[in-house]
Amino acid sequence: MRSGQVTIKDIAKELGISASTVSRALKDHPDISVKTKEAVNALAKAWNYKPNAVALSLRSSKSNVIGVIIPEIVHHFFSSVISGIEKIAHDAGYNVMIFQSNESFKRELDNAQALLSSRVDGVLVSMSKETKDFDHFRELRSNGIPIVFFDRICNELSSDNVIVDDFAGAFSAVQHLIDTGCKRIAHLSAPQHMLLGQNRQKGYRQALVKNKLPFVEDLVIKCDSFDEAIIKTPDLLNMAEPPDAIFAVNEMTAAGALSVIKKFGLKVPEDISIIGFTDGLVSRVTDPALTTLEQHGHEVGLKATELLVDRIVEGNMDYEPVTKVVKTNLIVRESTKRI
Amino acid sequence: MRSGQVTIKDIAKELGISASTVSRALKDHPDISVKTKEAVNALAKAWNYKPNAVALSLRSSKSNVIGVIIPEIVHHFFSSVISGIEKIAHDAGYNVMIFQSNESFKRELDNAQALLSSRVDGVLVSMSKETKDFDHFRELRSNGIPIVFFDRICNELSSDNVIVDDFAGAFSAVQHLIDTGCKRIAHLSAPQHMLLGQNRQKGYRQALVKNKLPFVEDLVIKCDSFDEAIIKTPDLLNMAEPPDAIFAVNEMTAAGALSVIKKFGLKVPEDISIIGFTDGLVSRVTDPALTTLEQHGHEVGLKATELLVDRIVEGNMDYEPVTKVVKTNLIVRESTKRI
DNA sequence: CTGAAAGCGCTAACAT
DNA sequence: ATGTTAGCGCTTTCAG
Repeated sequence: MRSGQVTIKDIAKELGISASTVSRALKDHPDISVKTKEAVNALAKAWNYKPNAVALSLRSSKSNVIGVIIPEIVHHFFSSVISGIEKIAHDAGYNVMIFQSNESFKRELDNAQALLSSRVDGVLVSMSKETKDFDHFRELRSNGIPIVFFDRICNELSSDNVIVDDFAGAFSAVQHLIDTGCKRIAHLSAPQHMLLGQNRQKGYRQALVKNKLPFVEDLVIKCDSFDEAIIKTPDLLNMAEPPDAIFAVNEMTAAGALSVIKKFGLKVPEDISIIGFTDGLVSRVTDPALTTLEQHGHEVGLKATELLVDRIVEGNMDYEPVTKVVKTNLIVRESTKRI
Repeated sequence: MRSGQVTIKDIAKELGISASTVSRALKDHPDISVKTKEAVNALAKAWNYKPNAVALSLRSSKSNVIGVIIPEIVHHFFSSVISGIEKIAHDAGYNVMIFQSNESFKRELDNAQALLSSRVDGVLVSMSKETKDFDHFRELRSNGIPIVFFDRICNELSSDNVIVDDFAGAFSAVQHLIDTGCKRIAHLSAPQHMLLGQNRQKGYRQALVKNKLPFVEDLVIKCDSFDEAIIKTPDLLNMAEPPDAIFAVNEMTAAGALSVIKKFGLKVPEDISIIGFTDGLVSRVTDPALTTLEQHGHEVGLKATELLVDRIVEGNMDYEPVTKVVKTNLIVRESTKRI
């Protein structure tokens, strides 16, 4: 057999017809005779002909590729998002190219250049923590490549966004704690330079205010990992007036707090209730299983990609940016009291 | 400005020279005068020229893209692997295209076709659980596309593989159980058509043999997910002579078994010890924390991609297949007894 | 030192 | 109903 893959030319030569006839036969063009079509299709099948997507891209200036820049792949939320992206993209006939920024701005720049070179049809981005300059995104746009940001967005750039409703989620979590009788609720929070951290803390405060509970400075601690929770939770429990509930910014932090609380001989949820943002596998397997806020990463991926595909199909870069919000929902398990 | 991105032609026209001169100038070809080079480079920079990777691919029949087919992205092990893949690929100048099979054979076929169409330079595959036919992989290879399989490999296909040392890992896990006094060890196993499943079971048996413990058919159950463990563990515990240890094929299965065992009022590890393959977040947060085998997904990704890039660069499809093994290591936590 | 031409695989306008 | 031609962006002989 010939080296490399079969081309239309190969088929044309074998059948003694022209390449364009083969091309048309393959697309079931009405002009082509049934006989020719049959011959072409048979040979294409026998020889395992696969259209060369590269040639198609070059010709049509459409790569059918969506690029994704993501801070980190090894992360339940982000991998869920990718999974959603991959699904919609695939269904719409797009392939997905993945780039990890590893939270590095420089790397993100590189990725944007690669995306430009690859002539992707559209880009999905969750920004790195370091990113404070957005020219690389503007450059993509000025080259006719639509972008949809998700989760880590920036509001300097008027762009399409898909975000999780952090405020409402945090609010409902804290409301649930209050509804089940908690009065001194601690918050293990994310760094406040991230919008996500701000919004979750705002939701927490708002719920306290609404229920006429005091906001106690000492009950809010920057703490957003399992290991950090192991270190910092004891301080909370050793307070003169310890909390009767903890709202943690993610599930691993909640799991860390839970483990410390149990080591202290306290019962969950009888003595202390716990809720974590972000529902992953972890919350199902702790003992007791954690009440959490489901973050619907998959849905974020779906929504962002649907929006992006729409933008690509429109083909008009003069659109009015849209921000879509994906709701969270509370999953009540065993780490909070029953009403 | 012109619509779409800047091309060599645009630059040539502006400068009143030919496209080939621009091309040569851009690559610092010795024939070109310094003056011309400077002019070209200056304009290229000013206009933000980016070589069109699609055109390059078409011309060179090299896409600089590596395709990855993976059963599921939302999975600690697999996302770790992808992260490793992305790192090496990026360093070697390749982009990464991701395809999820969702454990579906049909989907895997689709993915292979897409890979073929995209003319990727090489492919990394971890097979779906359903896959028992390998023609789609053979087709990739016969089209000159090297493949490296990782983790979920098959030995019907003589191919490059990067695997976790399932046998040795399983052996050491069971040996650890025996060393800590267990004598009736059950095995919650993966399907046996997967090499991974076979090897883990072989390691289990070998450890029994080596320690002169009987192999009991009824103690080996096909069970490889949290939910399945919830259903099947009770059968184990209800046996006339229940096991005193469980070796589970992955951590979620171990977590499921643990949860059932606790519901039965049994103590871990006093009554029953548990070890799970695959160390992820889950094993750290169960109560007691699970003793596990660390699987080094990132390293699997690195090794597999290094190998693949070598194969691509060699450009010769007549190579002698290699199987690389990434060692596991036992992480002793609280679900097994102390020696 | 530079340009013209051909070709990578495919399609579509324009012939016949 | 089919063939010819041109061109997507780029590189690379081959000719000046």
